[in-house]
Amino acid sequence: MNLPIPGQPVRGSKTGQPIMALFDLLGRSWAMGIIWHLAKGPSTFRGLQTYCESISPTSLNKRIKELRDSYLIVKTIDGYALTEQGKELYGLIEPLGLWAKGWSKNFKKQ
Amino acid sequence: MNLPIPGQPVRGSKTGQPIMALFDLLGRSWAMGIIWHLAKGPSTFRGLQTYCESISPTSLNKRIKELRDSYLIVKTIDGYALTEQGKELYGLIEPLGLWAKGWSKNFKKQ
DNA sequence: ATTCATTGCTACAAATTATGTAGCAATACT
DNA sequence: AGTATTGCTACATAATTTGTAGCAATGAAT
Repeated sequence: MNLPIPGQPVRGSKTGQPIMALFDLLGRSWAMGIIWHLAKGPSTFRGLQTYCESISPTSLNKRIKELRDSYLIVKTIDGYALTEQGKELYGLIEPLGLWAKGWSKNFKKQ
Repeated sequence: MNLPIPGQPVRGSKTGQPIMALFDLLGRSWAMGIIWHLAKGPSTFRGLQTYCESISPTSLNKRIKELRDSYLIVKTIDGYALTEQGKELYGLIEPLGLWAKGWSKNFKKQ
């Protein structure tokens, strides 16, 4: 499956409801991590590679293409950066950071 | 990689910061879809299978185990259901639904 | 002007993950 | 007793991701 396009069948949804297309896009490895990182400011390919630790350049490049084709990031003189829509989306996922800290306490027992 | 546990290395993060563990968990196929569906009410295994259309029982069962082990869903007499934490998380991802509808207009040109 | 470092990738094999289909034991219903 | 539904497991095939190597293009330093 290629780029998940709302309204067309996407990975796991024949109707391609927007939320399903978004889940398909964000569910791919490192997609949310890339957005999270770019929210702090533009970053080069190598910068993203360092941030994402173990991502392969193959995957990173694929992810970048998808996010660009989805209007969430663009290439600027300073590197890749979030678009206005990308920033909006970040605003929605940002609260997960704080929530995740609370959630992580469940596992502290081990 | 097995269950992503905050504080331990997860898929793509050696330090396992909570947000990274959460992204690993939610990034797996159908994880967010399952939460989205259970937010409407409890659902049986077969109910989830129908909702998720193309998911294989193998994947669904794996995802269910992970979400249970992560304290986000539980098995009840009525089927699988969100825990309080799962409901909290849903509250955070729910706004994505509306946003996705606006985002999808980008693609309408084709 | 030429080394040297950095950047933005591509190629490709190996490992991991997901799909698709079959099927089966355990309950519930008729 | 027979039939349907549920909650799975098994297993082969397909798709995705990782890990590593490497290379052309740009820029800085000598």
